[in-house]
Amino acid sequence: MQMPSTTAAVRCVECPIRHRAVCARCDDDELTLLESMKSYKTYEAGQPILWRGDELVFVASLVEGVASLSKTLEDGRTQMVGLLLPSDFIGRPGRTQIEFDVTATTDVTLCCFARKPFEKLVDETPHVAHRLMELALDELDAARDWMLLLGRKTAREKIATFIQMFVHRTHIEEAGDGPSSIELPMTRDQIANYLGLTLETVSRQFSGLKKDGVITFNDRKTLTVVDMAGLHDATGDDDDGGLIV
Amino acid sequence: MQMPSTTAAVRCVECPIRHRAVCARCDDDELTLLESMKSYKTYEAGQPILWRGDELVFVASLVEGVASLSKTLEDGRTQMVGLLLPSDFIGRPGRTQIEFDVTATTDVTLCCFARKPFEKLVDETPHVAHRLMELALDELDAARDWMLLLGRKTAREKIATFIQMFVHRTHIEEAGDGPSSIELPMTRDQIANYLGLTLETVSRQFSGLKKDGVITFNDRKTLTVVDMAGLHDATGDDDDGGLIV
DNA sequence: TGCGTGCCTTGATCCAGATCAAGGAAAGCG
DNA sequence: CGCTTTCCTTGATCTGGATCAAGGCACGCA
Repeated sequence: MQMPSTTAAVRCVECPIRHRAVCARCDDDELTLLESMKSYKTYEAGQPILWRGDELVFVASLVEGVASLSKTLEDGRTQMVGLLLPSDFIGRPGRTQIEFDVTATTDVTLCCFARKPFEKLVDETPHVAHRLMELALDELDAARDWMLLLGRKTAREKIATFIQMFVHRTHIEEAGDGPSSIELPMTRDQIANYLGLTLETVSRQFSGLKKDGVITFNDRKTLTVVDMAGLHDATGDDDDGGLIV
Repeated sequence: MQMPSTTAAVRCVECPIRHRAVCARCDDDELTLLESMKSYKTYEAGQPILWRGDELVFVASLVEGVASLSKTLEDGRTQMVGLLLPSDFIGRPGRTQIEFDVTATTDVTLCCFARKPFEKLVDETPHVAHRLMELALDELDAARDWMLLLGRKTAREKIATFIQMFVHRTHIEEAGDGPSSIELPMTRDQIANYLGLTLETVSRQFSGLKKDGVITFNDRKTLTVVDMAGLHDATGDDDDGGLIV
C-alpha cells in the first residue's frame, strides 16, 4: 500500500476547477493567500483518504479523479453515500471528525488546506462561507435524489439513472439527443455499492440495456448512449425533476 | 381541505425551540427584530405545506408537530426523504424553489419569515448563517445514515433503527437502559414510505419485534421499548456510529 | 345502536434481485 | 510466453419482501 504523496501545486489561476470549487468567487488577493496555504496530495486508485472517526486535520477540494464516501454496517455490508467529482469539497466547518470513509476510486489529486487556518479564512470571508453553504446544499439535494433511488427504484431504473447522471456531469456543455460516450470510473462492484445492488445485478442490467439498444459498450469501462430518450424513460423519473447533479 | 391558519405567535423568549432552532444564538436585540418579522402558521395533519416547484415565499422553523419531505416517481411511487421535527428549518438561502413536497404529518405549527427579509438578515448576521450551515450539515448526516438504511438494511433492521431514532429524539435527556415509551406520530403507511417498505411489511416487523419481547404496544401508536439492547442489536449498526440524530 | 370509514393485522402467493456457481477476457509479470 | 490475478458475464436456484386478499378493531356519525 502506497502512502499519499505530496506534489507541486498548479497556480490557482490555471486550476481546472477554479470556477466551481469553494474558491469560485475569490479575487486575486484571496487567491494569492490561498496559494500560500495550499498543498497538493495525490492518492492512487483504491487508497483510503480518510477513515471514519479520523481527526480532520485538513480539508480539501477534489481537483482530479473520483473519490467515494461510504458507510459500513457491523457485518460488513457497505453503502456508498456520496461520490466526489472534481470541484467537490471534503470536510466541513465546525466538525473535527467525519462519519464515513473516504476512498480514492480512481487516482485522485486533492488541493488541501490545514483545517484551522482554513476555518479562520471562512470566518473572515463571507463569500467563501456562502459558497461552502451552496456546496453543502447541492450535496443535500443529491443525497435526497439518491434516497428516492435507493428506496423505490428497480434495478434497471437505478442503472439508467446512474448512467444519465454521468452523462450530465461529463457533458455539461453539449445538449441534444445525439449519442454520447462516457467512461465509467468504477468497477461493477463499486457501482453495486453505490446503487444498493449486487455486482451480478449490475452486470445483468448493463447487458439488458445493451440488448434493448439503449447503450453499447466499447470496452468494459466505456459505453455510448445510443438512445438518450430511451435511457431517460428507463430512469422512471419525472420529466422535469429527478437527478441532474 | 382546510387552509393553513395564521395564529398569534408566542414570544421568542418563551419559545420551546429557542435554543435549537436557527435563532439559537441570537441576542435580545436580534430576537426583538425577529419578533417583528415572524408570524405563526398552523396546518392540520395531512395538509400540504409546500409542493415541489412552488416558489418559496417564506422560510420557517418548525415549532411543533412533525412534517415530512417526500419525492415522487412518474408512476406514483413515493419516498420520504426527510422528517422534520421541532427546531428543524424549512427553506434554504439562495434557492427560490424546492425539489420535494412538504406535508404536515401531524398538526403542525410553523414560525414563518418572508424569504427576502430573512435572507437579508442572514447576510448581515454571521452567526445566523453559521447556525443555518450547522442545520444543513446535520440534515446531510441524517440523509447519509438514511441512505445506508435504504440501500442495505433488512426490513427488521429498518424498523428497529426507526424506533431507536424516535427514542433518541424524544428522550434526549435521560440515558440508561430502562424501558422508554414513544408515540409514533405517523401511520403504518407513512412509516413504510419513510423506510422504503410496504405497510404490510411494517406491520409484520412490528409484530415480530413484539413477539420477540423487544417492544410492547399500549395502543397502535404508542409503544414501549422493553429491551433497549435487543433493539440496538436489531438495528445492525456499529456500536458507536449509526443514526443518532 | 348500528353502520361506515380509516387504519391495521395476518395469511397466501409471487417475483425481483440476492446468492451460489462456473467459466471467460484482459492486464501484469516472471 | 504461460501463469496469476482481477474483473466481468452468465446460468441456476433461493428468498425476503411485495402483492393480492380477507377480515378485525376503533372511532365518528346518524
